[in-house]
Amino acid sequence: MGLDERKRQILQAIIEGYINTAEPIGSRTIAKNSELNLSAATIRNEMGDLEEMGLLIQPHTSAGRVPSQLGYRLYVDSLMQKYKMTAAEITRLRSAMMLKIEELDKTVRKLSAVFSGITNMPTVATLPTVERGRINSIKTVMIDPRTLMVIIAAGSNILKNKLLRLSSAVDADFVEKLNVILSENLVGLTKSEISLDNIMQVQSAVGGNFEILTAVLELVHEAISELDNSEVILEGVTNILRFPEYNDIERVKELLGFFENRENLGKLIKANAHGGVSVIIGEESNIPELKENSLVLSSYELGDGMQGFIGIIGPVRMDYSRAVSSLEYYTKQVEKTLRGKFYENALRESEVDNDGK
Amino acid sequence: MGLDERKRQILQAIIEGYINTAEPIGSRTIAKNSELNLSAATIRNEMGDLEEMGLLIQPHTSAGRVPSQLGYRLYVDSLMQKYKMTAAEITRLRSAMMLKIEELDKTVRKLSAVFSGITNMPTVATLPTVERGRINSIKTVMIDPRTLMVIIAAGSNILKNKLLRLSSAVDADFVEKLNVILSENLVGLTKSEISLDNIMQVQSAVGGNFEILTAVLELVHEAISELDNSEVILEGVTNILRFPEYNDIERVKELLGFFENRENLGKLIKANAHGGVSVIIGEESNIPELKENSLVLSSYELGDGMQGFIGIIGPVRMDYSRAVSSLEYYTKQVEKTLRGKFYENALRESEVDNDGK
DNA sequence: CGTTAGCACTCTCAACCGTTGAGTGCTAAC
DNA sequence: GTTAGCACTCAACGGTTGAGAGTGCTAACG
Repeated sequence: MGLDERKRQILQAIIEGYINTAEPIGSRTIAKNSELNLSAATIRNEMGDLEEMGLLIQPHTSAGRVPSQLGYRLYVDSLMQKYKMTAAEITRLRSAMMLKIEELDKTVRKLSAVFSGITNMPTVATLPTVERGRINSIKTVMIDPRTLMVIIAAGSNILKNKLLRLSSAVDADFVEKLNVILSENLVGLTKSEISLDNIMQVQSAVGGNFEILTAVLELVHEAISELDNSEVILEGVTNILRFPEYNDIERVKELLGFFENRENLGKLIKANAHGGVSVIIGEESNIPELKENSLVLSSYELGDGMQGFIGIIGPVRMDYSRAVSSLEYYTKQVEKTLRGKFYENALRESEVDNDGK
Repeated sequence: MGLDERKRQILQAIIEGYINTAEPIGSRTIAKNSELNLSAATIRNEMGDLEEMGLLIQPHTSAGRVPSQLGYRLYVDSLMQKYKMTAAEITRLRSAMMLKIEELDKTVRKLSAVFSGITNMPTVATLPTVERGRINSIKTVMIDPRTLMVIIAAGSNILKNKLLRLSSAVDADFVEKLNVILSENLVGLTKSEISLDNIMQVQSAVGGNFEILTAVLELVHEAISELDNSEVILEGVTNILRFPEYNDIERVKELLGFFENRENLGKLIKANAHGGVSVIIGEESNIPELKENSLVLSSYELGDGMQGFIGIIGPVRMDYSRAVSSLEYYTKQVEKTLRGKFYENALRESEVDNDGK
């Protein structure tokens, strides 16, 4: 009993119908609304076969059919047609992305919020790791004699700043000296290349005032580590309430509980991401709390090995076609934005770049 | 029919019982669990009186009594006893407040998250307005030849930074010159004192390169305005799911919908805040979406007229005693934190200051 | 005269039906 | 191979019923 063209068409119709209505689909519905001119009885026979093959499930005898996880998998892998974003959607997304330049974490947060607003789905994102990204610039600025700000730029547009309150005052000369030495010793290095050696070098170069120096270096280290720890950003969680599957408060609590611990999400992303867009359906994640939820995940690359992730989370019955297409398109836009091209355009308030696709 | 001591005691018992159990309280429950040695029948008579006075409501004939909004009001104003925070709570709060120094918005966000975590309630907060706060320092830093960061410090510890991508490169000399001029012309002023005059002065002082200068000044203006626009921060919203009154998804959606528009919240806060802690019960807010929710609000003062707000949102049946006390204590801590005392202690990793109370 | 025991009354809630309707699987005819 | 017809199943809906909680009222008590 193979999966001939007709079976595939029927399966697709059922899955898409179910995605749209959230109601089990019966044979009559398919008979009426599809191009195949078949009677309900014939469809029923085929549906029986599809169920035997494990692609459909019958919630109970007198209900229609619902896709199984296997069914969704097949749909995503080979049935699903690419959703074509409408001009309106593209416009909306592009104009929403005309952001001011900001530090990385704020930018990624806003980008996630924008995407969540457009897809009406909860969105996860991680900051790009800078494992192999080089420190472009490192600066210390005196806010007042007892407060310093350390600003680190890595890769392109990856910025991080930290504040430091000192227990004793410093002067401008000291800060300038510090800046020169920090630049000389740390700029051009990747995170992993910063070793105890460099640090000792800086210490001996500055000489004296160990207390402040130690604090500054600690902060630098912290900032660099944070650049790398790929903090997980979650936006638009309450969008899940739009889905009828979350009319049960317990399910909402379960999912929200899982979200509470961001590390879980981080692990999930790391475990499941590979190049391009991945779709993780229900139990495929091997996480009990997510067994009725799916994740569509995409990585964005900023060159130099810097990589982050963006994803959409929703019920297993989500519009995968739309999710995958939006995410693909969006990922490209994010790459451009974070690589800096975008900012300049935004600054000039001209049209967002048009060369894509 | 006045409100004698006995009636007050009964009312208090009913309200506190209801706050704890979320179930209407019957006469027998009060008769058993309170110190007044009265029979259920007597309590019933009193309850009848209290209902007539508009302080209690009977959901239906065979249910117990539930406080009316008026009842809660009376409770908050004159019945409620101050909740004494336990040593454990204080310790937890204090240790959670050992934050690193950061920009203001991040700090306030974290402080809100901490408080929300401790109270298990959604928390709102606004950044302090700097209407009358003076600009302490203003600096432009060159990240790379085409990227500038503008850092503004106002009041004590009120920091804001902005990034600017330039369409043409600048050099260190230009930046230095810019810094001197910005400092000379803007430091020491309050926001309202910055006029077109100052700006023109700066422009003519720098001379030439209008394009960059305009962009920088725009950014400065933006940063200062943002310092003043009292952005509303909302943390721990999903805590409302702990309350049985939000077992109805529709209510959750309604409240979340209201939260979506932060301006609403901002207006609400402005309209209802006065010195100290205010309690806004249900319909008192005059906002339809909040008619079944209450808000406990407190202002924190940073001196120089700088003022922000922190508040707790929850169902009308919330533990006002606890909310008010926690908020009072917390507000004091926040004031210390934002005034900077706290940071130094945190930096030294010594015990958080002990002189409070 | 305030307090209390007793009792009839009211109303919600949960459990327990039939009934209805959607959808199926099977059979027999085309 | 396809389809019409039909008996069957099962969730969902609505009405009924009984239990339980709590009340208000009345009459008795100290």
